[in-house]
Amino acid sequence: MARDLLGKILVYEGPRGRRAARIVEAEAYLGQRDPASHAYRGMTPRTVPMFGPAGFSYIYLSHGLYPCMNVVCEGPGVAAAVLLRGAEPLDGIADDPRRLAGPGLLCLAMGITTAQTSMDLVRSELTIRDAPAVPARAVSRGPRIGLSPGATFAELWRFWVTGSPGVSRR
DNA sequence: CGAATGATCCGA
DNA sequence: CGGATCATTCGA
Repeated sequence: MARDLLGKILVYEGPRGRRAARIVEAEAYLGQRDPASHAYRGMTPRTVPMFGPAGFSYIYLSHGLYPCMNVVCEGPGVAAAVLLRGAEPLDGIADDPRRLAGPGLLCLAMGITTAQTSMDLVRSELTIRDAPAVPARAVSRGPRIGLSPGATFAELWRFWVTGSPGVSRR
């Protein structure tokens, strides 16, 4: 669930050291029944991680420039994932609080690339760590962003921490 | 093989 | 709005 990722800590121990950020915006994709999901047309070499076990990363390149990171949810065979859309810098990142506001910027600032796709998010250099849950009154929700018309559902599957500078701008 | 297209972002 | 910039996907 995208809502449950809010407040958790994303840590990447890459070649340029340890970088950490607090997730403040996330968006859910329901897999094969969701026209907006990369898994909609079945499994391809790129989307293999989405069909694997939960707790792994699925990272793809957007517009030839921006890596975007998803967390695979559900179990093997169910290609559900959550796109990380925004975070607040904690460690190892220049202190502009808006540096990670957007799925592409988030990965660029963290140093995450498509090479980090299909990684175990519990035990690898790319991890998500537990943190106190964000209280319900601090969470907003709305429709998903950036999808071609008709490819989206009416459901409000985008969640964010109200007022955080790490939330992507519209 | 070639062409179209993005779960983006920035600057004007 | 358009440009950057390229992996992925689809059609021939």
